[in-house]
Amino acid sequence: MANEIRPTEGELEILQILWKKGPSTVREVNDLLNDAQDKSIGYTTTLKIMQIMFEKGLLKRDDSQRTHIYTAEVREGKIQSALLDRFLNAAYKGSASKLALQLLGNHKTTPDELAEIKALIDQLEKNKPS
Amino acid sequence: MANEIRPTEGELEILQILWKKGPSTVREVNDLLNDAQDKSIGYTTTLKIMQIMFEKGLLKRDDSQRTHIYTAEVREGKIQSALLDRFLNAAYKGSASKLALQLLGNHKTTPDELAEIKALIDQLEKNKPS
DNA sequence: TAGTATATACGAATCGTTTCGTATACAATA
DNA sequence: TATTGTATACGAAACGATTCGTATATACTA
Repeated sequence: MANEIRPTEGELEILQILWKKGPSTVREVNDLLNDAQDKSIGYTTTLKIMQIMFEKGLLKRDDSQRTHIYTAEVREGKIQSALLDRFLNAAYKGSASKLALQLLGNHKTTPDELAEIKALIDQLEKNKPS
Repeated sequence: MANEIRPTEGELEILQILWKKGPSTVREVNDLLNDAQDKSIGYTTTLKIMQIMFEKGLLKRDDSQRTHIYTAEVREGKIQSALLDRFLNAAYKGSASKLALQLLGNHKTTPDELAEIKALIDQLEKNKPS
């Protein structure tokens, strides 16, 4: 065990792109990173990080062509869940409700989203009656 | 501006202790850190980190006695809010509802907490009728 | 007072992430 | 074929967080 999946913030940005876009080249990822940001990131920087992510098992790659194609090797929900768990413990000492209250209080949420969350709560309450 | 408050995980652990316990000495903090953990941390390590936190403005200290007393200089809710914002963007691309759903789905929440959250949602819905 | 325990200060080693310069390979083209 | 553009590979610098050894000051105690 002890298989800690713990992407850094930089790695997470790359994962977000791959989750959304699917298999991509380093250049595509790098372009998107530079689009969506204030600062600019050199091509070899992105390449290096993606190579390291590959070594860590976060990405897989097809190197049958000169231009390698990278794909996320980890599922979005799984990573989010792991990060959330960690964050919850680090910042809220594990109190999910405290986090939830602050989340809903501080951030704009659409009526639809609120309804969705409420529905989930209703369901949780039903399944756990006692 | 550009007054980024961004405690590291290690710093956050110390803040948690100070938030809970109030003003404390380095030794007290270090003891609690070692109590509540698997790994052990040297005294001078904790001292160093707290000194750095002091320089960053995260802590204030009373050095009128030989044994200095440290106090959290930042409010718990404020730090949590800033961290949550960052985390929400990094891991969920800003979708609070996605985070909320995963949070409530994955973690055990007591009926009381669920009720509390539902009450907040009701209130949010009332205040934002259209 | 001499010796021991405990405090802070300082500086350096280590570690992981991020960054990029440079070397090298390969492909397209003039 | 020689030039130019674009890949990957490699290595090292820079940076921040963490860790701790050691020096020094101070208090306690035998």
